Amino acid sequence: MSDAKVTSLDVARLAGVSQSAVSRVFSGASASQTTIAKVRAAAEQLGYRPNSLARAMITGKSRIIALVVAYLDNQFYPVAIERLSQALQARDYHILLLMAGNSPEGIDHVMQELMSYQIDGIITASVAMSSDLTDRCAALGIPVVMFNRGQDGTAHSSVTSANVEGGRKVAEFLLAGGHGRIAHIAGWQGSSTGRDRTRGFLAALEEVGAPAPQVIDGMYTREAAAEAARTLMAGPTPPDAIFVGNDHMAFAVMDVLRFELGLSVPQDVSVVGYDDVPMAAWPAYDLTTLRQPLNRMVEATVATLLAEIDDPDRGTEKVEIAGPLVLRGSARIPQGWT
Amino acid sequence: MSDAKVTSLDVARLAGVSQSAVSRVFSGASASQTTIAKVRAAAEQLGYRPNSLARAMITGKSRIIALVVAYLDNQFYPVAIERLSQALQARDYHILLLMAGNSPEGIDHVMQELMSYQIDGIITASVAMSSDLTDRCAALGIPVVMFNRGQDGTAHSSVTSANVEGGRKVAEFLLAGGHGRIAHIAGWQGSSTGRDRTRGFLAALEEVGAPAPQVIDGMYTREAAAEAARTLMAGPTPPDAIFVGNDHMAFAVMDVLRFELGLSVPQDVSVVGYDDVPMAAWPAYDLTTLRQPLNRMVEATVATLLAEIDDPDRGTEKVEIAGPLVLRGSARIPQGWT
DNA sequence: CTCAGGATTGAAAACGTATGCAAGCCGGGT
DNA sequence: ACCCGGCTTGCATACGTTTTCAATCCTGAG
Repeated sequence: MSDAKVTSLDVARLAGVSQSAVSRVFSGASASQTTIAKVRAAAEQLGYRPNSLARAMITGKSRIIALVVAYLDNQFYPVAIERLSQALQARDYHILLLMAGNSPEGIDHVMQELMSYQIDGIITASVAMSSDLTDRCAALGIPVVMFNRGQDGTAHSSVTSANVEGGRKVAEFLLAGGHGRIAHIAGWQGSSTGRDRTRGFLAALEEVGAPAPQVIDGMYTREAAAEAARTLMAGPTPPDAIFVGNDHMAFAVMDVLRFELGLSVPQDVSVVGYDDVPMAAWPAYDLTTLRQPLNRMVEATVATLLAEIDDPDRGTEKVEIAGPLVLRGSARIPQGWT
Repeated sequence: MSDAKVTSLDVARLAGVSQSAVSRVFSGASASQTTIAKVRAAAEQLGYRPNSLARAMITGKSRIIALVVAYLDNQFYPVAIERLSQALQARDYHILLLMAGNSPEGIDHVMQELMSYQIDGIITASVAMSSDLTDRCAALGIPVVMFNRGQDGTAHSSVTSANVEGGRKVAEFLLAGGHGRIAHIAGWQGSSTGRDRTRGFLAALEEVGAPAPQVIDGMYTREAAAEAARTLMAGPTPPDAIFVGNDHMAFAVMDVLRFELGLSVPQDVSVVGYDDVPMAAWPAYDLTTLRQPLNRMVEATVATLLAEIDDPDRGTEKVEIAGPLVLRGSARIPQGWT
């Protein structure tokens, strides 16, 4: 049946038509029913598939989009990747995966490499791009959508949840629960996501005249968050509620409270997270958390990206999607809350 | 500086040399010091990068390898992807990510698409390929390495941990712990990995004349594993130890034991997992488990794949790497075990 | 029967690079 | 002085496709 490489020319010869005819059949251009039939039959017999690289070179569109992700420890990102991948595959796009790692300049290097593959677009998940790289993408006309992170100076589109509002919701919830000593282990303050959640949270507390909570940056890592929890609880007035900047850190905080300090959650301390990763629903944590509407964020991300690919002059877009607070067992639930 | 598309011809003109010279400089072929300098300078000024697609088309090597993965719920795979990605990036390869999903034939379709990108190799993580696809890869000379899963009939390389031996170790450990009613929630018996672990486990029990344990297939999912745990514990002789086919299921089993049935681990039931994902070390689970040596498995995977790419006639290889049993708090530890 | 008009078709150029080949250059040995 | 050999270099071709353009076919109206 199928030997090594079979080209459109081989198919053309077997079908008794020109190579152009074969191309037209497979690229959807017009052709008569008879030639379509002949070409299809010959292609089937030879096991022919059009070479995407050659096609990409001539059309300028590779149908490849680059997905740049910083780390996968936080369960939020594997799940997001899974959804993004499915959504893009369904639209006949393919994903070039790139781990940004922790090297701040290494990413620029690899991104440059990526550019040479004529990718049609870029999705960054929790990764900041150097402004140098940003300019480069703009110059080459490559659309970029930042998933779950904004970046102020740049002209890129972004899709996030309504983080400021989310922070507010958590504050209101904890206040309604009658918590008097509220603390905050923040998401990395170098990220817009972390800053926005913190800002909304603090603003809501301030508006009702609540005392300003103690805030420690958890850097989005288990280690920093655990250390922050220890510091908070060892202080003169240990908190009775902690808002943690994402679920990943919240699990670490709960582990410290329960297994190092022997405290009960939520009897001694209420803990609220952010994201609602699948693990938050596991009974071992049963974490009350503000849900990031992943499916809608993913849909918005691919919709925005593909729209920009189809129409380069479309302009960018900053999408914010609000999510609900999911009430579970890790935080005291105020009277009357559903 | 850099405008839209800059080709080797542009660089050649600016440098006052031929296009071939530019190509030679960037492809590492020989050239005089003076031309190298001129070309480098011109390229720098224009912001030139060789077009990988064009290069791939002529050389036949795209420096892209496809990574096919079934699901990312199990933390083992995100971590594996991270490592694989880093290892391949370090060798200047790029990763085309493909989620196999649950559609058994959908994967074949997408794989066919992938082939058209002239990928240099394929890594499958816990995914079985149809024999049709297998043949196709062989015919096209595309090396395939199966990560964490074998497949008997095929001529592909595979890298797994020593699953039979691992199953034995767990059995010996539970026996030494004095457990009398041992049960097994198996990894999916449709996978070599699941079958091997089960086989080693049962063989070790049988050799010492222990009663044959009750075995239920956990299908590698939380739901099936949880249901299996309920079934086992509701039976006439509930087990005092359960070997679970991987950590991902073991967490679900522990959740059922503790939060549905109110049992203590390991006082009432010992639980042992397989994989040693990062979460197994979290105090909320503190899971005793047989470690799959991820780093070495990843190294072996890329080494095998790249070797087959460099030398197509190299033949395939089945690598098995043994891992230790990691003693933690979820299972009773026999006297004298370290 | 003739002819206009649209639908099909094939030839050829283009995409951006690598590489075989022949010509040019240079140095050293006789 | 001459020639032989090796190192560089440019020319031209190839990779497999899409797409323009002109030529050809067919159909139906006059």
